[in-house]
Amino acid sequence: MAGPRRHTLRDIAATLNLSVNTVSRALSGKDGIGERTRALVRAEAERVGYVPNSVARSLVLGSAMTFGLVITNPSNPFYAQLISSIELRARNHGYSLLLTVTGESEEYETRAVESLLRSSVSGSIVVPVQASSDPWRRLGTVGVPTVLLNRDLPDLGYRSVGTDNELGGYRATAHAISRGARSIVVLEEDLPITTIADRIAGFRRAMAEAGLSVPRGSIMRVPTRRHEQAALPWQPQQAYQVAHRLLRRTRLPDAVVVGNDYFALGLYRALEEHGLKVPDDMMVIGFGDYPFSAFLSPPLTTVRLPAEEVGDIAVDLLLEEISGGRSDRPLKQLIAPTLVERESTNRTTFARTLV
Amino acid sequence: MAGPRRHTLRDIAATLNLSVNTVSRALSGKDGIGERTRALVRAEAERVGYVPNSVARSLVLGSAMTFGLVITNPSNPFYAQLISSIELRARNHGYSLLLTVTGESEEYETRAVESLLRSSVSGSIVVPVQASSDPWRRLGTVGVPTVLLNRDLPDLGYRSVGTDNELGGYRATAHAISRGARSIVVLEEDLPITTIADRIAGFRRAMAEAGLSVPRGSIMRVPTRRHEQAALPWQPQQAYQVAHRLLRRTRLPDAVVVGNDYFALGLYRALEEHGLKVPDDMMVIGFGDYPFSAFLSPPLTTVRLPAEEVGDIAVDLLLEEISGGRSDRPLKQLIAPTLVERESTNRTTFARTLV
DNA sequence: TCGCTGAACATTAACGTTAATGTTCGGTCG
DNA sequence: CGACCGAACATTAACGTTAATGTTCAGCGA
Repeated sequence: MAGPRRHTLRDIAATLNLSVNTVSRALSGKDGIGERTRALVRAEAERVGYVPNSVARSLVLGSAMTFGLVITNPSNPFYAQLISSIELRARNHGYSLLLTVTGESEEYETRAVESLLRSSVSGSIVVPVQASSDPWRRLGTVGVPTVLLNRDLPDLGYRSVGTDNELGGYRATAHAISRGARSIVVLEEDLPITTIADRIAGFRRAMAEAGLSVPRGSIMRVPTRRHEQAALPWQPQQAYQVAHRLLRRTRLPDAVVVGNDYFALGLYRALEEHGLKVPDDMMVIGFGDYPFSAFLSPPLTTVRLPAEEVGDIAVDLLLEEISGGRSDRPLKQLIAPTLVERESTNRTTFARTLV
Repeated sequence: MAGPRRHTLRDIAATLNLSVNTVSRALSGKDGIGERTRALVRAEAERVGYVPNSVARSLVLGSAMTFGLVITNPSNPFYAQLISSIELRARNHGYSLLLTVTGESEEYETRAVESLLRSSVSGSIVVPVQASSDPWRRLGTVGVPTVLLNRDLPDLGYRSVGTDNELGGYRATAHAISRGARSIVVLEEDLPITTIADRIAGFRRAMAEAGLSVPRGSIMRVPTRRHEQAALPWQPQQAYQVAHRLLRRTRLPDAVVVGNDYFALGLYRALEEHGLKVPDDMMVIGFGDYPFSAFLSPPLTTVRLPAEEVGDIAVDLLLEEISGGRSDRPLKQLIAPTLVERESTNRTTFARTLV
């Protein structure tokens, strides 16, 4: 497949007896070029199939017209959607996307920063692993505009977009309460990220407002796997095991609020094996509204994150940061998630909880 | 966030009173540099936080150490896994990943080729939209090594990796037959790609071998959406509607083989609404073994595609093509998918079909 | 002691593009 | 009619790196 050498501006200039600069200006539509010459150049470029070398272009312009996108795990449907929407909008603005997958690994994250710096990306959109903000501080030091996605690192002062997880946790919990739940358990991943802490805070606020207590054991943690296994369906599996521990309790909660819809899958399975029905024996509220969630049996009530909106805003924030223009838009944006009510909280009998 | 100018080799050379070339050689570990000087250079580079500019490096070396990855839809769990595994292996070989999402659009595909050429990628891994092979022919003409992923374009003669879809279709169908199915319907997307044609061919082969007829209406098509909607859960929804058409028939099939596990979701829902049980009233065989499939009710029997293996092979093929070395490995590789037997084909009664 | 050798560095060129500055020359205006 | 202007092009420099080629000079053998 080793083809012929690529044609350059110099080749075209040589065959037309013009200077390289004239050819460059002719093709890029700058003025100071005669119409006749411009047409000639364009025709010749077309004829030889000239493609500008954007590496050389990047070098002289100092910008690679490339965004670095650092994502933890594309197999998370939310991130998959983010990738799509960010890629689309970035491309519409003339930027390419350099993708890095960290798999929640701090080591890969550190390497990703190095790689972004080397590549002279024009900016980067990043889901930090978030154990430490140090790796990302370097980007700011060297002047690479950076937008934090879905997880913030407040001490860096970077722009960020994300979901209002506190509100999401609140709405999920409040909804369960409105449907008659009095004792509620939360199933969350055991990552040290604000995302999860915020959701739990929202849960506690809703419980407090309803005057409900949050006894020990109300927050259950699902172990995380990292690196290579990131793509495997470990999340439902792990949640399934944790759910079994929950279901062995003597007093079962009226509802379980889970950290993502994969957990709901594992929970559904465990409940089925215990002969328990959703929602009558236990209500389930998911998080994420994954593509399958509306089609589960019963369809899952869940908190929807507007991935497309978040992705678009991420790109817009980055473009603003690059252009240096201040905007009326706040530096930190929290998008309010919406609750999608489906059958998994549509309780018809209140046997145990309400007398 | 506009930081200080990046340090270059020249800066280091100036402060140490050395030539740029010496600094370059010292840092890249080439010989002809005194140990004392090398240590000095390294220390200074460390001190100022020197990061090599890989754009300049790419320009002089003629290679950007970057792979272009062109994917139709990251929200397809199979492609999501491919992205992860390809990114990991590419990075382990020192390559970055330039991601493009086509959303099954020929227009975006054509633009993607242009973008790859501009970026001087070292090679590309591509899931073609596959209406035409023309866009990709250009890559070969200009000498960009290209590996086709999951869908082949045989007339191009490029290396390719993919699933043996014929075998997958065959195994799914043969399995259903072995479980007592005599009349089987196939639900496939209406894309004009060989992937799907191959699966249907496998289906027909299995039916023929069992001496079963394939009456009209045995192959049902699920409409495709493109572009922006690629990320939305349209697949289960569309399959749900097609399934309703199927279930209105007077004579229902014993089993339905679907083109991907999302379709199984829609089918499950339709069946439930019609009061039909899986597998006793109808068996369902999926394709893809998506993360949720083992946790459906009942768990879905499905054909598993080894995404990680396919991704690794894609990178290996590309590396071979780049190094120009012939290998013992065949240019076209078809990985055999495996059938994962679960409850959706575990029929215990054969009420209607077998007397 | 002289010339040769090779280690250690310097200098120059090159990658392909864009930006800044020169040059030419036909036309125009005073 | 000559100076001037500006259109149309050419020339030069620059981006930051690597590769090819020069230069210096200490050490060595004859």
